[in-house]
Amino acid sequence: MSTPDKRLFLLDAMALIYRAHFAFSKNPRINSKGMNTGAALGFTNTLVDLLNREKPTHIGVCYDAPSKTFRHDSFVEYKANRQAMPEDISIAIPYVKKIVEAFGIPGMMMDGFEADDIIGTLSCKAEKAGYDVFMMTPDKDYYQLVTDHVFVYKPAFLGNAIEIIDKPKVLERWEIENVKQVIDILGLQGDAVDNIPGIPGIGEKTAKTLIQRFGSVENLIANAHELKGKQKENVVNFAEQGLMSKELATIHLDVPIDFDEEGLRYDGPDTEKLAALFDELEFRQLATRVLGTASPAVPKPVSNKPTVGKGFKSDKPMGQTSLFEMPAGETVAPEEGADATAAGDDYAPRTRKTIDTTLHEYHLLTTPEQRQQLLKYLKQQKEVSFDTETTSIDAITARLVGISFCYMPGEAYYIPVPPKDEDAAREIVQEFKEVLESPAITKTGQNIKYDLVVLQRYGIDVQGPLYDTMLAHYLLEPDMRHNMDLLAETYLHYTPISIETLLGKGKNQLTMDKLPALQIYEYACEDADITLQLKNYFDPLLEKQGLKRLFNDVENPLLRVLGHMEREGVSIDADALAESSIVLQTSIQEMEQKIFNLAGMEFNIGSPKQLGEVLFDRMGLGGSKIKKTKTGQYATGEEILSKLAFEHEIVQLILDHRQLTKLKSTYVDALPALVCNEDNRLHTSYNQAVAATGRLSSTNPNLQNIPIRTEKGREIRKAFVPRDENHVLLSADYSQIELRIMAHFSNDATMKEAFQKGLDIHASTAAKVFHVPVDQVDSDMRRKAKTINFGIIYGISAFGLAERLAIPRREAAEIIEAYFQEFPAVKEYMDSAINQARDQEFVETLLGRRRYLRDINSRNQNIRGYAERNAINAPIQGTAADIIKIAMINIDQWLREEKLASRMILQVHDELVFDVLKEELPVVQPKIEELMKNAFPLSVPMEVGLGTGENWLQAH
DNA sequence: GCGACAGG
DNA sequence: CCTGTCGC
Repeated sequence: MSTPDKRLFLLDAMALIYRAHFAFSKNPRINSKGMNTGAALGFTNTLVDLLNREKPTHIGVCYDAPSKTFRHDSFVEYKANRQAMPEDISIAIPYVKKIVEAFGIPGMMMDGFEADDIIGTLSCKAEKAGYDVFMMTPDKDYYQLVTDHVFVYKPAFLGNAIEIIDKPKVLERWEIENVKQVIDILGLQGDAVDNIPGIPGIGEKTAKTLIQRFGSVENLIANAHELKGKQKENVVNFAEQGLMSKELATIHLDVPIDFDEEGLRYDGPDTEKLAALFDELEFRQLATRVLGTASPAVPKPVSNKPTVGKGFKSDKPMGQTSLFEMPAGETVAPEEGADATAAGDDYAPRTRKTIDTTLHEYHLLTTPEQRQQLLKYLKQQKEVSFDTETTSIDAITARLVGISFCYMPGEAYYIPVPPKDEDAAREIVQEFKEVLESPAITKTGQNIKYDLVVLQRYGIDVQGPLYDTMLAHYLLEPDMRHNMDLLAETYLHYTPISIETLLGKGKNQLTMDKLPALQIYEYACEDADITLQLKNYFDPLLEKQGLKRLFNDVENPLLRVLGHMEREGVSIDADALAESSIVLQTSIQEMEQKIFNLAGMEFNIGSPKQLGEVLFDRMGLGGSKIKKTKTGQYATGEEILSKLAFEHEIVQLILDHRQLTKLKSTYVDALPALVCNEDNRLHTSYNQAVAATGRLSSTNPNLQNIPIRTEKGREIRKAFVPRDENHVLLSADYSQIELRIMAHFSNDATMKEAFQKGLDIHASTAAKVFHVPVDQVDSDMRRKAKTINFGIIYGISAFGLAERLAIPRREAAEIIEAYFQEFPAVKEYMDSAINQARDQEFVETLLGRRRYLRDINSRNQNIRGYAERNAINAPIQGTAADIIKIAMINIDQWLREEKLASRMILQVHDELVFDVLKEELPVVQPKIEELMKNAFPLSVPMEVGLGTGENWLQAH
């Protein structure tokens, strides 16, 4: 890459001056004016030697800032041990600066940074521009910066020859695998001169062996339990100090300094100036050597033309593959996603890649010109990954801080926006509308629904195909977690910058808008970059496992629909809830008093522990059938207490008390508090990647468990209302969708017939199982049959059914037996599902959504039984989820195409709720029914129940 | 982290 | 069987 005429030398002035000073300290050079010139002479000698020997084309000298640096900010004692600078040195410095200047060499200094940070930053930039960089310094801290093209140039010293330290030498010296581990070693052993504490009892040798073994300070601390004795103690007790020392030893590569190629070009000295200086300092020998007529000691380099040099990679041709290696390329890609994760933890190298060990080009773009330039390239892409940085994890209230884009692994751009000035932010964001709303560009993101919801606030409705890496992994490994840091660790063996590094943690955590863009951009760019790399990793795996269609046609389109639903929200009648709260509070207090009176003492009814003691120890209820939980407490669950209700009236009071406090705390009081103060609506957040079966889940608040079963609970449903008097709520729910799916899968003639004839499925099941005509099925029989039907879907066991029906196990087993007699194909289907699972260790839904059941062949009966029930339940529950997802996508698309004002606002597993403009109802209602019924036709008809009303309860 | 309970 | 939230 580099050519002989691109050799940059960067000198650490202070380190060289100190060294020169001490080199001459044994026999000081005092000039006629009484000045100790040793430091200046030594430094100049070194410089001249360098110019003669290496004939650099580019050279610069870096100085420490006299002011405090960020290192002092983070550690007040930093360099406190260093004795005051010897007077001889402080006198020498201005002379050195003048000499350097006279040589025509730029001197560089930056407020708040030390020379090594400047040198580090410049060497990075220069290397990318194709230079070989030589850092002239005796300081071993610099070893952490060495790469294939960046070297430490160790000046000659006391008979030691010049030494050029390259990467192999660094690795060899400490027997490490990665140059960056130098930081870990320095952090551990500390540095007495700079007063970096390190960890007590650890010197260079121990540091070396520990890092060899654990890879990093962090990992050492995490695995301190593997150590012994005093060492273990020290590592544990001084963990924080160790981490801080590492931080102090880290040379920062983010100094805001440009690599000014032309300025660093060496053009030879100003001989006149130099002669005057040498004269003043009385450097006669040196004067002859450098300026004497005999030999021109300081050569002028051959001139060459600059090639690159703009920070922005504007001249890169499009469509070219990355300049950088894919991080994933270095490790052996596991055969399958399934194995990938398993192998990931066991065989992953101890040292992970990070931003500091991986080549990357992350850019901070702040000017309109830069943004236009980026835009120009983005528009030419077929796919782009992006990520938003915001002020909150709640997408509805979050304010944008910036957006990062990446379209080539290893290269990303960050555009900050003013978070306080929403109009100004919108203007910048609008510049990218064309790209974000382009139907031709695939947008990749990690949990991209979040970004979509945030961007809606800024007038952007992201269009075009979407690719969510979180959802990709959700389909590949539904039982696992899917956060980006974890995915990057597992599949790319890369540790991203943690948000905590940036913002701190706990209640004092900052928000993004508190940080300057300069501190955010690498983090933001890395996210977009990693996301793109994950996409490249997951895509072939999805293909191989036949998940592409589900991914492209269901999950990704759905995310946009969910984003719209979240942003839409739902209206609630807060006044009604506030009134309820007061009513409930009174009832609860009355009950409390009665309970205390009956118990003869006051206690916390909400504490299962205290409650158990009162009921069972003090009052002696329950007799022989007292149960305990696995933690040894008395079990006081609903089921248990219900059985005791007849023994004492206190029990029913307790049950009622529980119900009311639950309703009050979880719904009546919680929901109004979550209403958004901007639009006065309640916004839930749908999680598309937590339920291993493929269902959605809802949080903040959970609107999928609003009460319905009890009278008091239904009051809460009444508080969910249309947005205004021109709207009604429409509820549409699939009737018996899971049983229909069972009928479809099993192809059971009896069951299918019941659905085809539109019979009451529970009554008809009761008639079969209890061998009576349908018209003689009583309510108890129907209730039992209903429980059986649910049991079937859950992968029934006689034990479970007995529990649910509160009947003896024997009786439950007989009922199951009878059921299978009547529905033989269901039994066959269940057996075959389990067999298939045993065979391939996964089951799948109608659309190929997988669930891995790696315990299906366990020898442990309980574990295996659990997996077997999942083998039956997962395909059914998952297929139902698939179907309603398709319906949602189609309905959303239709509403949009028809430009209707009605909105889909909630999903509750088999139910969709709409806020319908009254005049649209005649069009909307039948269409929704049709789209739900026909989302994915099965071999049995699908029924949809519809209802409208002035609140959710009425509509349901 | 658990027990209890709201929903499907 | 699948969830999320509350209070302890």
